[in-house]
Amino acid sequence: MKYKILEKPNCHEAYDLIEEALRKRATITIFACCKVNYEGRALSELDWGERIIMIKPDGAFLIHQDKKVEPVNWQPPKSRTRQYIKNDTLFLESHRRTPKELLTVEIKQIQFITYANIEDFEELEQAGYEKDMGDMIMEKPHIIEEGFTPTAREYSVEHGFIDILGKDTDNNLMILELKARKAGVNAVKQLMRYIQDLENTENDYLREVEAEKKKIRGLLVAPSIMDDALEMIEEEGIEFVSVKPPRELKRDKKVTLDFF
Amino acid sequence: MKYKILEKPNCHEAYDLIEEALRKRATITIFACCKVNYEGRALSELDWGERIIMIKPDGAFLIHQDKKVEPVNWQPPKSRTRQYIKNDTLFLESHRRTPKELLTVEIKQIQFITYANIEDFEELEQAGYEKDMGDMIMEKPHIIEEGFTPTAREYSVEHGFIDILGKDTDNNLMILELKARKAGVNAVKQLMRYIQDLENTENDYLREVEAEKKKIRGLLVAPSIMDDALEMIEEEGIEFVSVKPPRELKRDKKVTLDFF
DNA sequence: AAGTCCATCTCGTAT
DNA sequence: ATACGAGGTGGACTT
Repeated sequence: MKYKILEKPNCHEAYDLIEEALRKRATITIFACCKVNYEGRALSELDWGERIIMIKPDGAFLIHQDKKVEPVNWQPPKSRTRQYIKNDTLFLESHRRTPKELLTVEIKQIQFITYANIEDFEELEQAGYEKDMGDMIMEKPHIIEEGFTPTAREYSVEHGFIDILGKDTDNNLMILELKARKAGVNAVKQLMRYIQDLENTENDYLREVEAEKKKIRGLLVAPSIMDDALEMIEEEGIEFVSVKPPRELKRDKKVTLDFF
Repeated sequence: MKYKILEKPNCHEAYDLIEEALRKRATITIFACCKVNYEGRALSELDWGERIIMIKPDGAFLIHQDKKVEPVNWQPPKSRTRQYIKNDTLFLESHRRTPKELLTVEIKQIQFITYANIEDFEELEQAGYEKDMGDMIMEKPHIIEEGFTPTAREYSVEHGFIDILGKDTDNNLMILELKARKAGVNAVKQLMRYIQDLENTENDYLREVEAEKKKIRGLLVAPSIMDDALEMIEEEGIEFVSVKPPRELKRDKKVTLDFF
């Protein structure tokens, strides 16, 4: 990591360093008293105060106050940063094309600026949410019940996508709605809409199902369920299956495979 | 802004500086090669790479890669930061109680650490989104149409909240669904659900409306509308009214008032 | 503490 | 480019 630090620069020194950093596609941090205006999807103004400004090589532009996780103002990747000096004051601008958005930072007093060429080639490995549950169920359908056979994933219907479609040992159609966290009434309502959508659909397989007098089974799959949602599924003849999202990173999985 | 910068510290020097910064409730930034593990609502792992770690006095803990607006890992305000050294390596931990979440950062090589006591007493003034539209319409109902009278805001129904409820000069019931941005089919569907909800509701006013053979008018209020949504409202007998969210900050409003 | 909903949501992905 | 939905959504507000 190559870096440079400049303390208490005047606006011209700061300008030169920022120019150099932008040219080198480095990540810049500026600790300064500033005033911020944003105009674009909304309109905002932030009066004078000390903040941390971060400009990343992908064009992302963040202004952080000394609280919260989220920046108080920002501009997304691919935004264009430019700077200029007017009346001995440094201005930073970050500009986005579509939608048109402009962030303007007026900088009164800089405590210090740093820039660094960050080397990072890793991406986050993550587990524990809906997609992982779906992957796991497609790989090990018996988690749902013995003999369950998935036939489609992300199956498009009127009101959205059915997470997993399949059939049981008696060839009944099964609709699975997955939730990575505790399921509420909204999840049940969503599942009911999907069931209705399927019932209203003209479809060869469904006609076959109907001809054979098979059922359509709705299954809510989640680690747990709220009381009101449980009441509702009992009323509606829907089933609940408790499945926890897998707590296993792909990296770990590979290790397991290598082990054999 | 009081600040301190420490370049290329060993892990003990870094430990001492961070301890000092935490005690002084300063905002810390660390430029270092690190490895990150998170376990809580999900599970994640980020292998060795250079990142910027930011710890704020409110307990927020951010790890930024050199791209994206969002941190790759984080912990929300009120999280507790602690550090320790094991095998000559510095570890940072950020811990949250409810839900239980733990972020662990193993730090290999620190380029530099800074801490600063940031003074910022300003809050963001913002305008241009849904709430502002609602405020504006409640204040100046004629924006919707001449004679429109709002009767309720955030009116609770089965599927959510009706943004604004009111009546026209003929005492017809009006349901307004507001969108601060271009309205799509989802907005139309939402409005249709609300209309159905109201039709299904037992309500004195509604019975009165019915007795007088009044209509229920659904209005989609947004700056603009997508083509498919426009088709749908024509089919469904819903109306579209073009209203832009107000581009006026409270500060500006005050200035205008002082002006007179 | 838990639920609800907006957001300059961001970000990925499919069309 | 646009549309669509998930997210460790975050954050403000209500109950």
